Amino acid sequence: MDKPAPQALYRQAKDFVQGKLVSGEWKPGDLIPSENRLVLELGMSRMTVNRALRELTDEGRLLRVSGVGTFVAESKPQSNLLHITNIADEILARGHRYRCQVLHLARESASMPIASALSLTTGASVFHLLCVHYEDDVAVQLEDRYVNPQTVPEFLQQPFGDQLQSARYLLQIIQPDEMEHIVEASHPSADELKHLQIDPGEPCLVLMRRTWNSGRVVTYVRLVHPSSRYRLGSRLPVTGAYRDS
Amino acid sequence: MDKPAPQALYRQAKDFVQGKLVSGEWKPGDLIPSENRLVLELGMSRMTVNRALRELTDEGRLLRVSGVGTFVAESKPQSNLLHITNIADEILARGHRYRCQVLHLARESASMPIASALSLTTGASVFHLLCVHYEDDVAVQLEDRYVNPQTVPEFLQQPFGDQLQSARYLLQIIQPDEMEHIVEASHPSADELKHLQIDPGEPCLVLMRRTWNSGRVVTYVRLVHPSSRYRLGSRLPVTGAYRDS
DNA sequence: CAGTGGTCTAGACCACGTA
DNA sequence: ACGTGGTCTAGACCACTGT
Repeated sequence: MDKPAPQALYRQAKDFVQGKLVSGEWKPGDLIPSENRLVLELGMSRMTVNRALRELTDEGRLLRVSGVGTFVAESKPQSNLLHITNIADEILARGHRYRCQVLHLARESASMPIASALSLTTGASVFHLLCVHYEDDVAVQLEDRYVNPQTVPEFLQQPFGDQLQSARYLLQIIQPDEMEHIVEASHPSADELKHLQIDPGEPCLVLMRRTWNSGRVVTYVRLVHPSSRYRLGSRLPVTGAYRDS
Repeated sequence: MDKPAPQALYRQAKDFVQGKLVSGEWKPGDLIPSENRLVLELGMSRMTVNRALRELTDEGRLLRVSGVGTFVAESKPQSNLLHITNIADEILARGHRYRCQVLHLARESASMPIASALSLTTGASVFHLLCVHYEDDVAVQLEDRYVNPQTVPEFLQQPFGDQLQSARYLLQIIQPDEMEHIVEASHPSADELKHLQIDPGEPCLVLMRRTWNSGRVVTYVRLVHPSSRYRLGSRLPVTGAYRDS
């Protein structure tokens, strides 16, 4: 029958539903078509549609009631609080001088951990950007970014520097529909020490971020900050009640 | 063709694998049996086994490499940044043993920084809790919490310990309507070193959180985690488009 | 009762990595 | 060539809900 899809079928089903959600055609509380209806509309088997709807439910976008139907979940709790900040804007907003030094920008072969982070095969071609962000000539962030060439093929040609930041460029090209943040404290490597011009022994705050679009990883970035020069914070209203424990 | 299972089959498959993981029979890095082997061992169809393994992979417990096999993931504990998590639940969910040691629980006079954090006057009466949370007898979090007596007057009378965590108690009493998170990397103080039983020089990830209810600060807590034993993370759908910049 | 989601099966084709 | 995971199908049975 049907086999070769550029994207998995269940992915296409997810994208179809997500499209209805983001376009507002299906609003929170709405009853959406049943599995069998979607099977007819999309021409897939029920198991495939079921997987798509189940995953969207696990992600909190849908609410399913057995024997009744599938509904659009109510407004997501705290979503864009950890928004993707552009460090240049932060620095300029503080009234300081911003500067960016690009150390490396090239196409590379993905090592195992990088391939894993981007959900690509080891050795696949990836774009790699390494740069340092300065606030009044003090290094505050080392950016070590990998980009999936399938999603942003023009990345290498961009004139990154003081005027164009990679985060801003990527946001203009690709709207992420999912993101992941991981924060940890660590001792910087020798190279990181040198690039950030800090003393050995100073701990660093490391923020790792991945963003997705249509199920594909767009970019994986590791942001290293000297702890004496940077903190990460958010303050936000709590919309809904806390569920579960 | 009949399967009157008290639990879903894919659930049983997940439990089977998780049992091997928590018992230590399958250790991080190990190659576990292939789908087809598990099909034979458990007497289920491949789709069912596949779902179990896929969900465990999504949960970060397994690592699958197409064409190679399924491996036990290296476990790096990771908690959600955006929710007020109860560390006891996190630890139990990982299938580990939880223990809590209360070091200090008393009414105190607020020092300047504490009064400032709670929006009280210096010298005002506050509740102070200091405790250490253990995962399998390894200290993973030092909790240094101050509570506003005006919002939670019964705090001191609670039997905090292995069975009752301060975070759970507070959530039951007061629904926060706003919260603030600040994350930084730092070197632990001498006391913190001792309580967490870590080597000098190991950086710590410090999460400071304040919660509000009706405009009043409910609690201010400083959570210190050895970087080798804890990370913070979140993964979530992105609802709207990114504006800003 | 008919419709819903929840689950399960026995096969199948594919791309990939290893030998 | 072979085994691996990744996906897909066309059916099926179930518990549940509403009419």
